[in-house]
Amino acid sequence: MKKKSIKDIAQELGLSKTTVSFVLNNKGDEKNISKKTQEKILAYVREVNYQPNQIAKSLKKGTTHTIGYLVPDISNPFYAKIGRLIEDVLADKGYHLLIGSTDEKQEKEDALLNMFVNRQVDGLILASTFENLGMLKTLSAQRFPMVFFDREHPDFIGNYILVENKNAMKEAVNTAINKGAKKIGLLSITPNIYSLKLRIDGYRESLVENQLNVDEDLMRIVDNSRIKESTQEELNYLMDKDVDAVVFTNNQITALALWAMNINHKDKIDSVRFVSFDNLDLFDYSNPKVNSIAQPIDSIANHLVDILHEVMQSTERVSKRIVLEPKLIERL
Amino acid sequence: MKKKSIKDIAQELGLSKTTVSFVLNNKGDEKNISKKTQEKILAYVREVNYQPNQIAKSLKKGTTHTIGYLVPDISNPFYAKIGRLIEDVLADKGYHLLIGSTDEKQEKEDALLNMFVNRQVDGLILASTFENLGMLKTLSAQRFPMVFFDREHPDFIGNYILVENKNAMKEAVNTAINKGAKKIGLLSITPNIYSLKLRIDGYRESLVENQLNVDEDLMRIVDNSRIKESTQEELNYLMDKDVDAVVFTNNQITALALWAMNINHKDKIDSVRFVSFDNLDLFDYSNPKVNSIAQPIDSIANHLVDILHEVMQSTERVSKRIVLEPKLIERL
DNA sequence: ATGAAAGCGCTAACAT
DNA sequence: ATGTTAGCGCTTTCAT
Repeated sequence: MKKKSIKDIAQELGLSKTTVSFVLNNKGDEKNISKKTQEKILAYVREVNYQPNQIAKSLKKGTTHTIGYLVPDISNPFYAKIGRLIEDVLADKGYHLLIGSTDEKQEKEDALLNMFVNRQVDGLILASTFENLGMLKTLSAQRFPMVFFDREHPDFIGNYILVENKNAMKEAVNTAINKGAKKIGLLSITPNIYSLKLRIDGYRESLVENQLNVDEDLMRIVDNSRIKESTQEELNYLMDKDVDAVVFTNNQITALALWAMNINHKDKIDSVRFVSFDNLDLFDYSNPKVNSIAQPIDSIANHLVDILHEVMQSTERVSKRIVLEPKLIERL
Repeated sequence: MKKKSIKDIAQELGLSKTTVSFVLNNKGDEKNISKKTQEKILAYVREVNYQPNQIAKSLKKGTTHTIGYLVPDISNPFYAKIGRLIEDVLADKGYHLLIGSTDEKQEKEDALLNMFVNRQVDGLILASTFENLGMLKTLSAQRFPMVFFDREHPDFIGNYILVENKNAMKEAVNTAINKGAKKIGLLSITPNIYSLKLRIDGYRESLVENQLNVDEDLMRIVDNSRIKESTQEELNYLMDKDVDAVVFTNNQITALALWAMNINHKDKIDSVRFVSFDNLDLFDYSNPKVNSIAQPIDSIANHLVDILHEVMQSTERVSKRIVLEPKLIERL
């Protein structure tokens, strides 16, 4: 038994597709369809459990009620949580999420962007690598509804929901210094992303302000392509240099360092201070404890959807840049 | 400038839609389109960066190259990771994921199932709550391609990728007992799911086999609707009873208990033994350490896609039940 | 109060 | 070697 279409329903009831369509779309009254016809249709539709084909609807109306969610890695807790929050608020509006992970690779990002566009998503929420501005600029020129978060690119004007990076990092490092840290290393993934650069700047500024030596040798960049091993090596390097604190620029690298720490430097777990941009629930019970800069994910998610919604409505060009305040969570 | 359609391309090149369509779908040779025409089309298409409308394609072909991924919570690391793995292998085949989180609520699950079906997804990968067998059975009767994982329902025949629950749990508890645990509590979310029941059975069997007292009072079920507070209360209860080990039936509850432990029972962190079904990376550096039963997520993801693919191909009814072996990770 | 018909962008059987 | 045409399932304008 094939799926029923509006045509089937109409035939079986001896009505026209038009009438059925009107009623199904709650335009029965407006279109002067008699009460009994309306009831007849609704009853029948319920009886046979008719389900409209959204693809056909989408083709006709040019809108899919689908939003693309493009991030480096949907399994990263930060993106997963924001994804979940977005999913919930979008679902209330009848929108759903098509997802895509880029692994920070431009080719993947481009392919996914094309995919999203071809599938006629109504809008895009993205943590872009910003390596191919061309494509993004083209979309932007076509007024394709997009809202960016987590990262920004100075040369790309668009809608951004961001958090304060530099000052938040500076304050977190200040706190560590006030608590006694004197030799502070830094571990970061490749800072090809502007936000990461800002975080590193914050670290630098704190050292300067506190008259600590800014030692480039203590700022270690891990090799993204072999991130686990590289983190381990660089952490070892820092521990050998006897740093009393390590600053991390995102949650992924902090988690890896926690792992490496438990393997190679158990003895120093209680004497070293970890400071991480991005929070993870596990920092509450990790060993060592971590002071973290928590991004306000609920607020980020809400703003993302709000702005996207606004952009999808309005015909004028919108370019908002909203910067939210992260919160330092002190655990040690 | 509106998006170009095949019709535009055809007109601008003085050809028919058919010819253009054939060439775009690599049927140029097969359909005897001359080399020069083919080249002309391809060059032009590249020049204007024509992008086919997948919605139109989908309507015509009845296939969307979209798979629905329905889970309790996409931000749970277990589902997020499997989601990511699936995304990657599906992307290679040109498929993409539409996601939906149910929060274990039947209404949400039903709504999402309808949504997926209306959007004509080609298949479904689901960790169902199995509270509404009716809907699932209807889909199954229509041969809708579905593969289930993480949970199963004895009354529902379908394709399942599962892990061994009972024996894995039994062995994990045995290990704890061998290492000295004598009074072992259990903390679980509401075991309305068959897999959870099996895990609890495993715990029970281990106690029996080891001639330990099976005390129902030490088997605590938390209230899902206020899971954080409830976990805290129940953990407190068990600690007051002086258990020397606690068994958890999934990662979510273990993570919450770790948090509660660090708030309320710091003193006992080194004397209590945690055993968790499901692994989390953070168990490597959590405090207390946790022995965990790690599900083989890569293998689960691969099987899910393989079987789904198989089901989508074949016209016969397939019902495979694949049970994978989890692995006990000992950390203490 | 209801229906006929066109059309969204694409594919493919069937001409020519 | 290329074109004509019908049709996927729906919405909507314009008739009646």
